[in-house]
Amino acid sequence: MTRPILVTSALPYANGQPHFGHLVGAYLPADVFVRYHRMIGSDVLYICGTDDHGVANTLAAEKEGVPYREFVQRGWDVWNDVCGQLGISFDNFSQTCREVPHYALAQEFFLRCKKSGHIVRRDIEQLYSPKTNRFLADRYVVGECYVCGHDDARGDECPKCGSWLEANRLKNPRSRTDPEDKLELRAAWQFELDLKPFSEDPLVKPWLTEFRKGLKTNVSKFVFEKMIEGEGLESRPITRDLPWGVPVPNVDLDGQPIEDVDGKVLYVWFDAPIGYISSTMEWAERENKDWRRYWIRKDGEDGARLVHFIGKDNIAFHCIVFPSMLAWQQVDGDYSLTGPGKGEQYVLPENVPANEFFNLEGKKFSKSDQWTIDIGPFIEKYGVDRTRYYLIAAMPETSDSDFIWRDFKARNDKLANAFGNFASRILKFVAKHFDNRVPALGSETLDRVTNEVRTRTEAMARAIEEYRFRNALDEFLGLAEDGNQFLQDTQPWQLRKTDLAACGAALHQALQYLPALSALAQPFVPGLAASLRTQLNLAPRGAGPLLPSERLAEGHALGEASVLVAKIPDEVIASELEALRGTPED
RNA sequence: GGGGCCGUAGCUCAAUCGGUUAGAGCAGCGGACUCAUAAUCCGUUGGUUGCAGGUUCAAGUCCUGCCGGCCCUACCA
Repeated sequence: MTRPILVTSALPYANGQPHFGHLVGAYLPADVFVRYHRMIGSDVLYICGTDDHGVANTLAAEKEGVPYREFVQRGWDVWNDVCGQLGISFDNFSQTCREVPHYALAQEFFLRCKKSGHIVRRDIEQLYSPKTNRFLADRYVVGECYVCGHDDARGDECPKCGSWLEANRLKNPRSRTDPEDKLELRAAWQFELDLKPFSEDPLVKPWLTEFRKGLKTNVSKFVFEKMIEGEGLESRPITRDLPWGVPVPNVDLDGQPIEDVDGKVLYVWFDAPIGYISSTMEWAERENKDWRRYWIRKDGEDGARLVHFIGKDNIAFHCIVFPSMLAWQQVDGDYSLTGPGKGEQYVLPENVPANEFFNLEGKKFSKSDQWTIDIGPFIEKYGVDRTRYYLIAAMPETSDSDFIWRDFKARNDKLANAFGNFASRILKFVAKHFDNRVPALGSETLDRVTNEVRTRTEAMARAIEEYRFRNALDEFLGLAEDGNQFLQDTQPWQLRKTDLAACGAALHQALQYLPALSALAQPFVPGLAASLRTQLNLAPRGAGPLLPSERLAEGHALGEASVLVAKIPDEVIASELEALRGTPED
């Protein structure tokens, strides 16, 4: 039996504005992976949701005078719309602010980590804002640099002298969002998750060895050479004093009180990834399925394949922190709990395909500098499939890459010419000269098309399994190029004048590329795949093995041919660039 | 401060452990063809691999220094 597959995309921050960088980094590749697996009949589940807690959300909500819950709901709506527009096919898109099932599960995670001895209490000093009645994170603090005296140093770094600062040592500290808000240093304490034993933990070590082998080099260098073997792991705070978040429970697993936790909530990076699980539980409840199938494995069994798609900034959480939390859910004793019981444990990730960053014409996307592309209008204008096609083709898989308007046109036109026009030239030919029905194959064979389809399909499958989506996309387009080459070699437009049966036989073969192309297109450009099937008068493709491919039988009545992919005029690109730069091009 | 990445054809990018004459696509140029969305197919121009050294039988690849661009540093993909 094949293993179930659980795919997640990084939980977007409810406060964040989605742009192409997010989509191309963590959502689109996951969606391609998931659509591919659905197509071949894998048991795959795709889970996401918004990350609703944390200081940035509370500050933004307060600034607008909106209740927290309402504020993050708006964020959810935005992300849900954008992902929907781009055809990101989540099985469930939840929120970490939902008390059922998220809060209870997050609290259970805390209690189990505590019970298994990985949570410690630590006294700290932190900058406190009397005006807003809370402790502020370093990045919300500004003050006078204690190295160079610059008065506008940030809590983490001085922009003037470049020194690496400790926020607590800043002189004259104040809130970044409100200069009148003078901060004071106050004693506090928080719970911390002690990550020191992580890499040597007997539950973790065997997994870690395997995990390392599958990671892209940029990911494994960061996790292993820098963090585990380099700096070493420390304990990190997992609670904060905030009015918005999952409350730290005040009774432990054994019914003993946990002192002084009023006003404390679980901190974002402890709380957020649990959202992957609670979102799965929510899905299971709705669909009457079993969430444990994807998250829990019995000792000695493989369990599901867990794959986290993220941007590169999220590597530490998904490769170290969340796995440690999952592993440290093991507790002895008889408790009535949701997670793994005796002889069970949570699955640990098989891979964390982290993409690099995606910029716009060489510079970082920035809404405030107007250096951006509005996703909604863009997709309305160019269509979801053409958007997806380009973003996949330009995806920052191995290094940072760019959205480049001229490249968008070039890629789009290539797709229109090699793929769209290929379907069009055959279908119109058959409509004109063969009554729009699949001609007879005669004594010819389908060996050539069958072999080419197999080669391309296998290469595409391999690339997707290795998270090389750009290469996978090339195989799809490559099959269309094979088809064009076939026509060039057989020249049915010549045969028509001399030998109509031979002409029909050639077209019969050429037509067979099209159902295969609709299959290869499906993970990347599902709308185009469907349109092509309509033009072929084929029912939507169900799940099933990629091979053997479908065949258009002799006499099959085809649908009506029309332009699948339109080209983009130069003037359109010129005006987009002008709008972006604010000046006409040189 | 610490760590990492990148620099290859006009443009976007490849090149497994160091191993043949550094490859594709786009653009350009020349040709063939006419079924098709001026498309497709064939051919072709174009490189001192950022600079300077070093190691090696052999360097785009490894080492040192420099120049230029970018990112991470655990709370803004």
